[in-house]
Amino acid sequence: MTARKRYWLMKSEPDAFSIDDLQRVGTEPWNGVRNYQARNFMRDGMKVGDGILFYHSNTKVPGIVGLATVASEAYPDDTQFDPKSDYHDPKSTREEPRWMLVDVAFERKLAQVIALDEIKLHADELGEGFPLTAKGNRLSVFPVTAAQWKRLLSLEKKSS
DNA sequence: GCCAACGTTGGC
DNA sequence: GCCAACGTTGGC
Repeated sequence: MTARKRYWLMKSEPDAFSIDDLQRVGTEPWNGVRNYQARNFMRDGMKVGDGILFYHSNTKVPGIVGLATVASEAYPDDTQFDPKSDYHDPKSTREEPRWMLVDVAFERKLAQVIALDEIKLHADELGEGFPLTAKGNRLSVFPVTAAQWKRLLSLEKKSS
């Protein structure tokens, strides 16, 4: 039984962890996610080999900057247990960890950023509920359909 | 740096 | 269980 490959988008602030950082280290535990919806996607949805759109948020030109793959099943995020970590969660225990993560492996950088501005031009095709173009746009991990994945990556070739 | 959106917390 | 207060995200 091989499950069909799924697709995801994951946000990171480049000041904290950029696509270049991922390229340098190769594989990175995606720690620091403290949102239940995002956690559930990692814990219940992700399988090794799934495709990831790597998105830079909170930066001059927010947008998709590279591709990565899911490199592990979900496991507890160690930073939740570390009192010295910014991500420490005093209510979490090793017996009942609250926060899970997956490892993310570098695949490639895009030839050019697919800017949020560009993505917004195609909001209609991506669908009403697409989190990047929906009002709010705060969710940092969410699924992308095969059609959305294809449509988004087709924008890479175009010059803005 | 500002602020809208929105998730979480805690008093009641 | 409601909801005001508060904290965080992220575009601009």
